[in-house]
Amino acid sequence: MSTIRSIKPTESELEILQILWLKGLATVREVHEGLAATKDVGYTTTLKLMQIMNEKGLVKRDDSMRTHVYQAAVNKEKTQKHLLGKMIDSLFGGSSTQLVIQALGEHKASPAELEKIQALINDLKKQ
Amino acid sequence: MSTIRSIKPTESELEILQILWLKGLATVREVHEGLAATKDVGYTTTLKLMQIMNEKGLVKRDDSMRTHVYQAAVNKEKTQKHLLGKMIDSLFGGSSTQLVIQALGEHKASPAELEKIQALINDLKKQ
DNA sequence: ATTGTTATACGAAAATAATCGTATATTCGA
DNA sequence: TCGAATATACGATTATTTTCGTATAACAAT
Repeated sequence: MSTIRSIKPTESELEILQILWLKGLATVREVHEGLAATKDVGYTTTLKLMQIMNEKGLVKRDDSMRTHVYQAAVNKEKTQKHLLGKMIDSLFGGSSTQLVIQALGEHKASPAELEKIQALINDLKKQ
Repeated sequence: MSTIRSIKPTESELEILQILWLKGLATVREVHEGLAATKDVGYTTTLKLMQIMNEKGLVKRDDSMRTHVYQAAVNKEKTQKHLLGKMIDSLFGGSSTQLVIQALGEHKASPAELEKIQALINDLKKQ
């Protein structure tokens, strides 16, 4: 474990992290184009957000070039787990099972995916 | 489907909804005591939040008495599903399976709960 | 070289969320 | 009845998040 710093990206920051996790490295323009695909936002807004994220340590950047290159500085899985945990607490009374049931019930998983989950459960039961 | 209104309670509002979902009916004081058990917050803050929630339609209240009685006006499961869906989209690239795997992997479920999930999966597979 | 395009920096407004103080009314005991 | 306790209303402050304008530098193309 490195830092205890509570990873708590805002909604917008999360959108940016999504893109960075996907692309690995990206410039502000690239990220911005990713965002602009879904929502209406100005370039400098994206820039500013990424600068703030840099200050917060959510992203790292290489500014040795005129066009800076960014990458996520927080681990995707860790962040997912963290936010998931928060949701389990705040929405499902601390029961991850409740969350799983809801998730499976509503958002259809393919048979193959169900198999995968079953395998995981079997593993867990063995312990 | 009734309203298209996007159910999007804030973090604090969610905490209050939690309590209301649990209690069914509750006064501001009761809710506030529930909140105060975990965090440090003033009574009027809770009151104000609940008033705002009332305006937004997140809660209903009976104000025929001096002490108003509140209840949730949004359905628990619907709200959970809604926010879960958002999280699946914004954090798990749309894959509910990924979310389930993370949830099971990290937040330990009891054997009994695992059984429950297995049963659910078996049901789903039959369809 | 000049001009249009593309960068970053940065201040600050706008929007949203959370917090609380104060006023006022009602109720409850002593 | 009088004072303490308890309610709601509501304005206003504070904090946080999001948005963008403007300044300025670097670059590219003519």
